[in-house]
Amino acid sequence: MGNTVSTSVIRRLPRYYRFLQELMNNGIIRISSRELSEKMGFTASQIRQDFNCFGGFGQQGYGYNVSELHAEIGKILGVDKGYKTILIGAGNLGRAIATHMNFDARGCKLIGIFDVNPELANVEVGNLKIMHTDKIESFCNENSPVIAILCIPKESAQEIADTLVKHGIKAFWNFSHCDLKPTFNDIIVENAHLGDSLMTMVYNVNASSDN
Amino acid sequence: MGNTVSTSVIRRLPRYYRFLQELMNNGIIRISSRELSEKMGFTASQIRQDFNCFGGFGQQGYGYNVSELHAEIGKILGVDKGYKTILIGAGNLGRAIATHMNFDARGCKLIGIFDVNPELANVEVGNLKIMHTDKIESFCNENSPVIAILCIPKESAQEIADTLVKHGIKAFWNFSHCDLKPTFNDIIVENAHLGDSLMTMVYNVNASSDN
DNA sequence: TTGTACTCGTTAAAACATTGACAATAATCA
DNA sequence: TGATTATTGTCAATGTTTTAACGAGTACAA
Repeated sequence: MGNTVSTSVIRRLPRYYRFLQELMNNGIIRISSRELSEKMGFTASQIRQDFNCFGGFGQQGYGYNVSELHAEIGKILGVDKGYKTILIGAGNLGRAIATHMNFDARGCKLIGIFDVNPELANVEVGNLKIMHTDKIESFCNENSPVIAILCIPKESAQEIADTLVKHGIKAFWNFSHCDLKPTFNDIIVENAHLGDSLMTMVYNVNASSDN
Repeated sequence: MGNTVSTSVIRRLPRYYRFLQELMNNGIIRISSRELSEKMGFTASQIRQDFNCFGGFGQQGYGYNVSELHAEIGKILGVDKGYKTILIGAGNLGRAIATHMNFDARGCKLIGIFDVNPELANVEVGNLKIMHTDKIESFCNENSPVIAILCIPKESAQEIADTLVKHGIKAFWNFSHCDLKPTFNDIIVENAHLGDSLMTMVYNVNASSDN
């Protein structure tokens, strides 16, 4: 470690993790970089180089032990960290995220859901009751969440983010259609700009049709 | 055109589009690459080079006309194409996507929603009624959708994708936690792997805390 | 036990992406 | 009108990522 690993590599790790899980489920014990490359569509060279950023998990003439590699990548990703997480905005998307993600398996623990609409207060989502946004600050003071998921309109996103940073939030998973400008620059922002993703796809459809 | 533009550039276009929209809403008429770079956090050089992939939209000593540039990028992205789109899987996530995305403004037109659960048949989502997945094939034959959004469990994703390709679907927006292997390789797949995104963020939180 | 086939980790090369520099040109102001 | 300032488009340099090549070590079969 010590040496920082490039973003491109990091973004591939969850994908490796997924494929290795799949292999484990199918009872496969060992795999070579070449076999994995065929399954995943990367080059074998890239796979070896990626894994090697974190140390030599493989063995010449053998390949990689699937479950060992899976465990190692899980450890690197921090899937057992259980970071306390809150979700702001319990509209359609917020509720979907709250119920659809397997937070526990991904290093998070969802401990609070908030919405500005008073009518939603006490409505259950998963096994949590929605709280009014008024309660965010006191909740943070008591429970010290680390991650916040923003599923709110872009108009209010920046303001709420600033408040949350003041109360100790270290990272945002941002579904709002805007780019946050964190006041302090050690804050982590992971954008899930679904609109951008959709538009990229439309571009590609369009580009493929006019040759 | 003609010359293919790199993926990195394409993925930035929706972001430019968003920022330019914002500027328009604020009544700003012109902007230089330097000003835009300060707002967006790219370098001015990159912005000029990006725009220039598609032709010279700017003018020396002046900069870019905001609404003209916005329109040009919109045209490049194909926001007016209205590609017929269907959504498979009307669970929490599917319903959120159906109602939360502004498809019309992004080059898509949502014309059908399907779910395997018969109890959901005829339930309204947005202004569409959920149909049973049995009806997908006949619906495709009648309406010729181009894009399919997959919000279904990974177990059934590949099978449904294959069926859809046979019925003329050209592109997938894939929310299933798996990587599709399209039988034909001119099919476009845009993955929205939310789980991967979350795990990347957790990695970063973890990495930032152990210095 | 020996030889062959396999596969890793690593180094070097190639491809790709970003940034910096600057000539050319337009806008602006005296 | 002419001088000054601003800003683009583009080319070259730099930096980053991916791919290829290969020595060294392991597994496995004869």
